[in-house]
Amino acid sequence: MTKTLTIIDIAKLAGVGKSTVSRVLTDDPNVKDSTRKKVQQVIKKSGFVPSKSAQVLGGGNAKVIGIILSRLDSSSENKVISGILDVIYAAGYDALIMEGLFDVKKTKEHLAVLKKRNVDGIILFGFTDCDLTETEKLAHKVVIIAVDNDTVSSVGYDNYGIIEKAMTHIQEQGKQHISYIGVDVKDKTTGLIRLNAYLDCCKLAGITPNFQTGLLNYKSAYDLTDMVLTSETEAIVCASDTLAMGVAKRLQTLGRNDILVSGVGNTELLPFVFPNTFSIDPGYYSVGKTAANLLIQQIRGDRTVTHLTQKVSFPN
Amino acid sequence: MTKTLTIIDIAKLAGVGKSTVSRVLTDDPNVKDSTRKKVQQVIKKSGFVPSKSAQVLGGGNAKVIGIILSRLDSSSENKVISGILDVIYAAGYDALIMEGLFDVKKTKEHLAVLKKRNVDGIILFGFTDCDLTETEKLAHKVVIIAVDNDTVSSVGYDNYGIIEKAMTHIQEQGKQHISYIGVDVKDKTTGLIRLNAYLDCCKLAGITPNFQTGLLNYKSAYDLTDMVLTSETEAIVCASDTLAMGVAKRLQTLGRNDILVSGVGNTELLPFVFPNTFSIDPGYYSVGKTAANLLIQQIRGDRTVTHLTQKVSFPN
DNA sequence: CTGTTAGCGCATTCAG
DNA sequence: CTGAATGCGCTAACAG
Repeated sequence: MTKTLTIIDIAKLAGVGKSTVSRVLTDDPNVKDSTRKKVQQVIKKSGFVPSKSAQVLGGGNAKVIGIILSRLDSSSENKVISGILDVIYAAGYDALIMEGLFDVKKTKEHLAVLKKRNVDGIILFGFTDCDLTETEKLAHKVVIIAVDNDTVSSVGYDNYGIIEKAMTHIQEQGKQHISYIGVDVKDKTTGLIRLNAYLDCCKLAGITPNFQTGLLNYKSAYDLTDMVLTSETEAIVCASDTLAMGVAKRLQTLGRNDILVSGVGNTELLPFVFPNTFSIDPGYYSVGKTAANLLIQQIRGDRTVTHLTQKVSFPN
Repeated sequence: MTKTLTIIDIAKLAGVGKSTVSRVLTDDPNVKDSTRKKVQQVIKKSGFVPSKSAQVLGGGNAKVIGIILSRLDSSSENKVISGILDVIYAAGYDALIMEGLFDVKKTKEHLAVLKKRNVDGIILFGFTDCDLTETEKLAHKVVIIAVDNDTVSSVGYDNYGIIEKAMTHIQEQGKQHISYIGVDVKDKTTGLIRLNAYLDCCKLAGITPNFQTGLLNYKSAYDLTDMVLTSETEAIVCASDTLAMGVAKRLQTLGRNDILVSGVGNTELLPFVFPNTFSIDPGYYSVGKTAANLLIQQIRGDRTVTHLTQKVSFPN
């Protein structure tokens, strides 16, 4: 265990004062180029790595962004995270990722931990019943994804527009008998808003609504399919790709391959497995980038609480 | 911006010395119960949160474990991570997660960052060409997943046993004409070892091998399917569920629904979409838990460099 | 059991 | 441009 080096060690090795070393570490311009070079040499040769904790304590900032997501194995959240990571790494931040599992209490604990660690900012994936009061104190250090709130910045999906787009696309193909499979309306965004979008589109187009809502898994969608199916059905719009997968499977089993199925999420697998499907991209990756950029701007004070909605992109 | 509180503040509020506060923070038993209660009261009321950086610098440990994975959107890695998180959270650690993207340079950078942050330990998801020399210096603070190495602990999958199990299961059903779709043997574990397992099983059972290797995506598997298909083919073993998905799709298109397809990963979606398939579970979640436990034991000095292999569990 | 005293490793004034 | 001094918030001996 080679004793851990400090700036003092490399200051001696480089024949300079410790503050000069600190300066090159912080990219302070007030250092003669030759001196800087020399110090950097020593740092590299000695394999010295400054202690982040000391830097933070000394006055610098942690350069850490905490991310509280719902589930690591959610493909949509994964895409968002990728966007976030791309942005924050580029800006020199690291990510402290925590899994909230849709649990209010656990999420609250995570927030406390992040606070204790002096993170520079927090990105929180909202969920139904998510308690945001805790975050309000952190004000400009937080960005919420997928849930609106007045006091904290947020980046949301255009839940309404997503379904609207799917409906439009289907109607453009001359189809009029369009059913819908969604999730429980207790879920405001994926549930209620998307269902309302479907209903509004129906009214506007003179379509008689035919829908069911259930859980967010393909089994549920599979089971609900028959309930929205008539001999005339030409298409079924689903609130997510997972649901679309279940619906398409059921239709395949029934031999109703004529029915067009749409999902949300832009999962590659869906159209690969089931030809007569398409998926709307809510722009997950973009949401991640947007959220991260927003947060960084807020941290720097360049921007205050803002609410953004991601534009819907059409399937590839 | 209410000025950030310190232990001194709450020491005054509680009418005790700062070290007493520190003691209750560190669960030091040498504090009178009444005093402890009082201090805890004040801490709660004031909403005080101790600075992790200061704690680390002061001598405590960071209680952070760095995790460098390949891709956040890999479902197998996700399962492993879940296992890791369950264990380390329970042990009071937090996770600093980074994405290596199979890039040696990026991975090296991540390692440097983790070092700088004084993490207590690191879990690294190995990949082909992964350079482990950097990690060797960290010795007992590292656990590698999926790649063997003498100087650093590792937890690996039983790549050989996984395929062996699939082959056995298929043969037990009386099938003799078994083909194989895998990935390039440049990938030691998923590629070479699994292919060798297939070949060995064939030799043992007197089966004439019929295989192809390609990329790790369903399109590749889809395209390769025809090349291992004969009129007699009864089953196709695949090196992963992704490949199995491609193969099963191709077979469906060809109307060869009689052929049994096996994958690796225990993805729920596979058997849901394609009935005549099954999947071997390499024990991802368990690997995560094992790796995390191993690392924590090493951190505490309870254990030294160890190499473990996950036992294969049969599909649900 | 509890208060006092040192640092931990670094950033940041403030003088030179 | 650079070195010396001060303090960040906390833990860990050290005395009482």
